Amino acid sequence: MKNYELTNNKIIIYDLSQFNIEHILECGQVFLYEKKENYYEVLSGGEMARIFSYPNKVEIICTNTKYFENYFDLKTDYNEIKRALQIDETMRKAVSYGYGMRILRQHKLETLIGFIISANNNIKRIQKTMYGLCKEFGTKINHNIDTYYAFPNLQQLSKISKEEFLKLGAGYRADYLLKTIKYLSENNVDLEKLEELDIEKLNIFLLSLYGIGQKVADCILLFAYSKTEVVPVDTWVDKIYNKYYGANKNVKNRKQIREEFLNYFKKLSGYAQQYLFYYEREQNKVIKKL
DNA sequence: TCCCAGGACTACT
DNA sequence: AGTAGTCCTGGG
Repeated sequence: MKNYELTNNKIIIYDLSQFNIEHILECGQVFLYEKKENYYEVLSGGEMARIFSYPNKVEIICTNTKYFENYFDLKTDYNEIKRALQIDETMRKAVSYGYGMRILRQHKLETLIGFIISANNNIKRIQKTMYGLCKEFGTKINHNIDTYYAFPNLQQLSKISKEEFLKLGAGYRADYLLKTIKYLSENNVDLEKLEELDIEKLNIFLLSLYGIGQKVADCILLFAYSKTEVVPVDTWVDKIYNKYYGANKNVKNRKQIREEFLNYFKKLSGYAQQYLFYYEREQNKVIKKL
């Protein structure tokens, strides 16, 4: 039996052991999504999808099935990845907990802007700013599913003033956004085309942009450029390393932690990091509630 | 009130 | 090369 199939306007997923929309969207890799009454809604690259979960299948009603087949990376077999990752007790727990998680293949510009805004920020506020950009500066799209606003393209972004970014809650990141958007737009940078570059070159380019440090660069590499061996080290991954993997090791800074994870999980480091991140953060939420 | 919430930049040593 | 101080802002 097939894991999933595409029809005209929807994708039907049968193998729920490697697709859980809550795990996918709530694991911290994406901002343009909303939890509705009985479905999740996702915006990406001018397209829109609504994901309905049922006991034995998931239906994705969307504006473009091919786009979302790629977005959700449906051709990749996660059962294989999960098997290979369960090399210690912590990973077994993390994978078991977030069994339906997948690393998305997101729109490059949206991801870049989103993670610049994410610096020292929380998800709720990042989403407020991102959706505000859509509503106020994006193209209105009338589709028979519904009407919605796409995330603004580079040209639309380049017309936004500092005051407007501030009004949307970007705070001190408004200057980062202005400078980086100005650079990309004036130099006609096509972020999609940069996919051909190798990790090192792409990393150097991203770090050269204002408002992008190593952690944000890693997020863009992993979530938009599908460089799945990359490990973004934020405060959570820092904690995770020291809690589960750092015993008797004299590793303190994040660059070293990044290398330690890469040495340990090899090509699957990015996936490992995401299962661990999601697991630890959700455990922490549970603890806080008690 | 203080201090964080999924960091980056600048200005130092 | 490595590290402290500063940067919006809403919520506990």
